[in-house]
Amino acid sequence: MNIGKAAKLSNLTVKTVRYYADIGLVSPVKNNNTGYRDFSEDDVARLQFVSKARKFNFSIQECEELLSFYSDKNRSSREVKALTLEKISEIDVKLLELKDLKKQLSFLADNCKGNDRPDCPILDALSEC
Amino acid sequence: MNIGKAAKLSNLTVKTVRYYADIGLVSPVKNNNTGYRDFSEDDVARLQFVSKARKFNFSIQECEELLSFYSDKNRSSREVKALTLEKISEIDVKLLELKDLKKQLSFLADNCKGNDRPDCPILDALSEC
DNA sequence: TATAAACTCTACAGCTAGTGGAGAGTAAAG
DNA sequence: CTTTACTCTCCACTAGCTGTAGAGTTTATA
Repeated sequence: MNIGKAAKLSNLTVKTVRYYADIGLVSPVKNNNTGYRDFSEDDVARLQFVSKARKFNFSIQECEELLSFYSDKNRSSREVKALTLEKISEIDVKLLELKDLKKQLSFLADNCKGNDRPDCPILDALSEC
Repeated sequence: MNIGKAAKLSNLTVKTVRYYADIGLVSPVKNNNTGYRDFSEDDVARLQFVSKARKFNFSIQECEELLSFYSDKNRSSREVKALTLEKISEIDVKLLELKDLKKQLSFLADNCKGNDRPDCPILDALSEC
């Protein structure tokens, strides 16, 4: 099938699918006359897989890893779980950072009157060393 | 002072300071003979300001905005507070997204045995449409 | 004083994960 | 037969830097 259909089926833009083909995540056959890419069912399955994995915050590189697990019917579930747990702990770190950030910014905002006067504890905090 | 000292005082790398100078966040005077940049106290203050604001998740563009507020002694605190509150709500959105992501990934990981067998509900979830 | 180490410069490429646009060719519908 | 929709390549751009090469400058040491 053409790229438009493959994109629609995998919930990606045509641009993105072309990009994924360029970096080798999928390898559609190229028509010698038209240059059009021809996507197989398997290509689409891989695109759908990546589409979903990206939504789960896996990087492209991790998607490649997961895809190789996916293709290998003899792989153990151990590695996949390890990668997932790693991703979860990354998310945990990010959550902590963001919570701390929010706390600090909220404290600053709470102490700023937000009126017409120039005095502003937010800028004070940013400028103090 | 030279870039190395300015970098140290503002807790940034030399590379980053040079980059900030390139994009106009600071404007150190250039020595005509050596080409060395000469940073004033004010330059360093601006660098420290940006360094801190970046840690608070403000984008470079927002840093520019904050810097212009910072330089303008007559500005009201209203705008600064507005920008900060906006940043906080951005963080809130991000927090929700990440929490949801974590929940989904945790669910998948919990259901994956992570052993030597090939069956893996994580890959199953990624491949199902 | 000579030399070595530490510092600085410019310029370019690369990173992530795509997105936007130009210009041209192809396919399908009216 | 023309219009519209689709596809192609290629290049540039996004954010916020970082890495590297090759060259010049300053400071410390032998």
